[in-house]
Amino acid sequence: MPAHGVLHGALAYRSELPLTPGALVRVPLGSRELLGIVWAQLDAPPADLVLAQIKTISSHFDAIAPLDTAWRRLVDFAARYYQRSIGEVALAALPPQLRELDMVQMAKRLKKRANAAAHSVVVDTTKNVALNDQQTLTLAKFSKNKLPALLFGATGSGKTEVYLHAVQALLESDPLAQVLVMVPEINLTPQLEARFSERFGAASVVAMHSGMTPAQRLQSWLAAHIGVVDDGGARIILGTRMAVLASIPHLRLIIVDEEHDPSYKAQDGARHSARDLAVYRAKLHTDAGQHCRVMLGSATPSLESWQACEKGRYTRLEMPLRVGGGALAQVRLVDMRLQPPKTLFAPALLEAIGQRVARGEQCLVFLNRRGYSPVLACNACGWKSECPHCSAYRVFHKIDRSLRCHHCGLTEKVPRACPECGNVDIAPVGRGTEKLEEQLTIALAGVLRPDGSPLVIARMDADTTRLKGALEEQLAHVHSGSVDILVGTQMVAKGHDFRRISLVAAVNPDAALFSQDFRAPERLFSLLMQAAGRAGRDAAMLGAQMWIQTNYPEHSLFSALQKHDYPGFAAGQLTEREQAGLPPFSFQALIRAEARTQEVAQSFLQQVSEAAHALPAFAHVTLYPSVPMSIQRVADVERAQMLVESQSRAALQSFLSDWQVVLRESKVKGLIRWAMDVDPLAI
DNA sequence: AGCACGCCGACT
DNA sequence: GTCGGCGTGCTC
Repeated sequence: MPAHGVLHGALAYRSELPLTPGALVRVPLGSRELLGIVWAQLDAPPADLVLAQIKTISSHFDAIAPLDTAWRRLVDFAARYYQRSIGEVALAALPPQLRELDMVQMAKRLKKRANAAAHSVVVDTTKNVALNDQQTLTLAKFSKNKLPALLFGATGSGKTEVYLHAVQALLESDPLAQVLVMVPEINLTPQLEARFSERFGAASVVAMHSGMTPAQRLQSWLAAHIGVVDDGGARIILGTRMAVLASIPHLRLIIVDEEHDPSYKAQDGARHSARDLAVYRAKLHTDAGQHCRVMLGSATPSLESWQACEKGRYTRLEMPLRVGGGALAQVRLVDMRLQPPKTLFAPALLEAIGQRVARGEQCLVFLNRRGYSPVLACNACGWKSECPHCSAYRVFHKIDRSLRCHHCGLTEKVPRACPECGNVDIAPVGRGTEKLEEQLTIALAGVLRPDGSPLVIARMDADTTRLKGALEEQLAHVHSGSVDILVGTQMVAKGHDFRRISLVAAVNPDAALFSQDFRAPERLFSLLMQAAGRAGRDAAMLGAQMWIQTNYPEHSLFSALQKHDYPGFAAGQLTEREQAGLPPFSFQALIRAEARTQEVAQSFLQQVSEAAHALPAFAHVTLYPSVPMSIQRVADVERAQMLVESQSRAALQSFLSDWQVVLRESKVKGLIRWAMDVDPLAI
């Protein structure tokens, strides 16, 4: 199996010596030589090949242990399930440097790992943090059961400490055991790595995420693959979704933190769900005789995982109480229909924010839109700041007076006058984080902190955290207390533990209530719940509040949120999904096509859709008509998509694997590319 | 993915 | 005449 994207099956090579499946080799392919993985041993050459056509393996990386059966089966499964080639999945799972290094260079890297082991410091793992009753009960329940576990724990209930203890119990009971801990975002790895390193020693822990240098990634991969700390291996592998495909031979526990987070679903290449693969991987290792558990944690689980608990496929572990007994934030709804049109902040909210700041507390304000305003428009002729390459408006960024397309990145200076009619009266329409920051600065100009100094407002979004280290720096500012009000996009709502925040405000979350995307309410509930969890984490701080400005205060999503009632919300959503035949009550896949013109993209989908009628499993699937994607054109590429749905996962799988062949063979002139997305998150 | 092969426009 | 544009096709 050469590490190669588009080749579909494995290729046959000869070898002088017998090689174990999973062994890493270098093989000639065409005019090049590249990395390969021995996939199976054949007794005879494949029937369609003449003996003379079969080339010989160039070399064998015998210093690296073969990839084990569970790993190969995982890759095999992921390739089949997500309809990609085994080569592509395997390739994505290996560190890029592994492909480039020869035997000599590899020997150097391995030596480096061995040295790392020699210099590792033995850490006292006995310094233990006491668990409360809720956490102790949760761990007891977890160890009693063998099913995948969903840890349904409120924000601040101490889920991380449960993870740490589960890991500790395992590492102590099995001297070889390895653990995989996944988080949705790179940003969340440093703080988690720090906690695990502190508890288990830095030598036991490696991180894996796309922000690492190629050399670091190779070292982490080797450490996970080696496993035994004394040999330079690592027992705890901590990372983002890519880590689910790492080689971890003695894997006994997988933890997926914030399991509901959409970042676990890859949006390119083999579009796998790292959460779903984690569950499958645990089963594979268990089937291979090495008992492996999986724990999914969230305060607002995905409806898929919640449903799995309801059906008894997962066990549910509940931790409703916060550590230290702190109360969850009180949710206050502001009816924006009672405010003058275009009100950014209701006066009551401004006043509440002012009071908090005056008391020395911090506030968090978020809006899901960066920039100053989403559109710039001409009041005379109706011109709008459309992107010339995308079907979207360019966003006005006041800070550098630019118009930026958030889809293709095109950035231009704001024109002095309307490009259409020359009118100088062009104005921003709508609001973004920049505008919030500006408005707050004006509205709260008179507010002072307890020490009499003026208040400080900071903005945190993709624009302010783009530079390396900028995010860490900004977080440090907030933690140090030098920032009173933090304004940002939803990134401020995620994971970061701000101790002194007592008020969180969602400025305008209404769009998600009536979105075309059936998962939008689930995501909004999760976001608001998570944001509310940012407030009042310090148990000593009383009266934590979450403010929501909305035109629909009577909406059931908000009433569930006020009661912190995720189970109630989930039950309602699941009923709706069941009635509408949507996931998790059905299974979906999406075919996306890209071309220079919408007609070409659509005609490709039309063509393969007609060809689909002849496939055996066609009777068990519903094929929807092709439609332009919601943002139809990005960077001058027209996009269209088509949805396939089935009541049966097996039927959908069988249909897709047959259809895949049709898609590959179908030639439509002008088509740039197509892709299949199994279990898509956004439609 | 690369890298060859192959079939049409502007250059020494 | 040919250098090179990138569409198409192949790799055991």
